[in-house]
Amino acid sequence: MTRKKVKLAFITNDSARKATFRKRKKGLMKKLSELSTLCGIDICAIIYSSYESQPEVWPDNRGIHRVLAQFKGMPEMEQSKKMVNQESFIRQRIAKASEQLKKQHKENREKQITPVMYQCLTGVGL
Amino acid sequence: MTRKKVKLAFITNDSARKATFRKRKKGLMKKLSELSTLCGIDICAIIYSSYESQPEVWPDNRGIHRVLAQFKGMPEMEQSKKMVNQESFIRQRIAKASEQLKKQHKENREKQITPVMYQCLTGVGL
DNA sequence: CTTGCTATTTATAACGT
DNA sequence: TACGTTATAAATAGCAA
Repeated sequence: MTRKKVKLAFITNDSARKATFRKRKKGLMKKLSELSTLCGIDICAIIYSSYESQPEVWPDNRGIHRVLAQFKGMPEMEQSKKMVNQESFIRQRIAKASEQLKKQHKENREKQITPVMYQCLTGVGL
Repeated sequence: MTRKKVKLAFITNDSARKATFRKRKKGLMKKLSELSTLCGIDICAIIYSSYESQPEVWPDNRGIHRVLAQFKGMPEMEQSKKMVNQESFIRQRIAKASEQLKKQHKENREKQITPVMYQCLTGVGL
């Protein structure tokens, strides 16, 4: 059997590219999960491909909702509660602006960078 | 030599955990790069750990700046230019709110989810 | 197009320095 | 504590159905 050594370049064959995408995406998700568990850290990953109309994210919805529920149900002092509320308020503003950005971007599909990526970038001061 | 089969749980030993983090982060970055190149897609990943004061991102600064420069230098009609400008404006608002959120979060370190993650989540409508 | 199967390549845990 | 080595575990390219 012939088993090539992975030519690190864009796969021009459509079906082969998609197959590789599905396999490697699965592997990547597993790696993300393992790193997060083993080292106890927060990771966020977003994949924006033409294979899915919506960006694919990690953690998945279930994981995200679990974290959010935990956050909401967390016992807290008044002060921290206040801080949480302020954070919620700011998050709402971000979400609102994100909606606008997403809407705006609908007319602008051919651009090579997505609103989601913009948020990631601006989120870390880039 | 004894080579364990990876116990998928938090590594309690500090130095061992950090060593694993460094190795696996390197591997993860490589996987991200390969998937992006092979399949021609946009990926964004953010790692928020206690090992670095700033979140670590992929692509790195060089890659991000290259993409942004490409975006800025892109020839465009008036209408798309206008849309870009509007996007820039919204992005500024997001960045500004992000700063506030980050500042607010400084007093709230023990929470299990970070401002950056919040942005990622709200960015995809979660 | 998707799933299962291995031959190979790649990642990495445990050590040694 | 960080870096190099190597045995073993894990990921995956190419095929078959």
